[in-house]
Amino acid sequence: MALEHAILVSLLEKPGSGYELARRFDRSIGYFWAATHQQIYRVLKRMEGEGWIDVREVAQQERPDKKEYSVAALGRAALSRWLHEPIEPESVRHELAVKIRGAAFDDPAALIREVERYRQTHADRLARYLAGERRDFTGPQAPVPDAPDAGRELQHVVLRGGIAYERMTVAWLDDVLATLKGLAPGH
Amino acid sequence: MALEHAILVSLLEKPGSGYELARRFDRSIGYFWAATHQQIYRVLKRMEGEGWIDVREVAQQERPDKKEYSVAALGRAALSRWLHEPIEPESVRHELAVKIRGAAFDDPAALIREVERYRQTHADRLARYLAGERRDFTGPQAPVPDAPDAGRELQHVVLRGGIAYERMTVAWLDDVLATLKGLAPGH
DNA sequence: GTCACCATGTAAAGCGTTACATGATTGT
DNA sequence: ACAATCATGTAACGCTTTACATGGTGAC
Repeated sequence: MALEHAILVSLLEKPGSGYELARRFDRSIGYFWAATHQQIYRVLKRMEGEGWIDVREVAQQERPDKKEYSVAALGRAALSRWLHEPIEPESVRHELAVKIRGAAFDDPAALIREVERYRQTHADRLARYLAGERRDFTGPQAPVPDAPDAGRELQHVVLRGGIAYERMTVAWLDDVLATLKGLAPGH
Repeated sequence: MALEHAILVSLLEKPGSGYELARRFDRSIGYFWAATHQQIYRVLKRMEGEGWIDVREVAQQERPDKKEYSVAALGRAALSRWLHEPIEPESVRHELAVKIRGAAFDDPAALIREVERYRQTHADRLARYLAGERRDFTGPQAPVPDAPDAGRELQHVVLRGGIAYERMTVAWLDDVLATLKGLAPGH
């Protein structure tokens, strides 16, 4: 249960509305923690009730008003507490792995197209991550080497993790395709 | 929603009781699809009601009786239907990535011990996978090259995926550790 | 005697997904 | 007209997690 903590991190990086958070969860933060706007609005309300975040009504021109949330002292404390808790091994859900083992009892060749499609989405994601890395993490580093920007370094190492994950996945899917094609010669 | 399909695959590989399934979900199948015994018992009941699986009461000596489940024709059909459905991109939950970005607003050095512990669990898992590969997938292959054992090949490619994942994770965690240590010189 | 293993469940609370709902503005 | 974007929600249902519950056997 850490959606609230992901929201705290995102609001510390930049305050914003529920809608803006929902869009961030379709992009940067969402690459390693998924959430829909319905979840976000529900959790924001609870966090506000618990005093973790402050709200400010912002009137906008030619757009609906929005509620801008920012992290309160209680929220910072909650985040700090959570950061010091031990990391539990996360539970895994690799649907494709289940399907591959299931294919032994069906037609393995029927999976080939699906795996190719799946491989494409991971290759696309890898390309997107690499473009983001070039955009945000090349060029001038922090000017003084003794005082690096911790946030930037940490965001970069998380992105490198995403890149390593996608590279590994694409390579494994090539292995899967070769295996499936080896079982069904003539395709 | 695919716990029922993971159970079907596991029961096709070998029929067994709810308890035995729960143990398999702590081992082989559980490496890519986690489930607790409470979930399993509930789903088994529903699957039995839908006619996907058959039950057989087995009396045992010096042990409680058990209910042995096996896949019925309706279950095989349901699995086949599911295998032909498109694979949806899975939603991700990388708690550690959230913590790393959160560490920018706290003490990054405090994460080092946790990441080291986390790295150890992944290194252990990698060692276990490699031992399993040596045990189950070396030595004589199927005697006739034209008739390979599809199930064995498919189980092996899934295991290779687990190995690739753990290797990648351990390497990334080394990167994370180097980054954290670089931010806090003198630790 | 206590712990681990075998074997099966119930109950409550919280979390996640899907569908529905509203209403303004901007672009084609 | 229609779709997309901005902005915020409610409702229903199902899944997951955690705790509780029972009862026998075998090993140390």
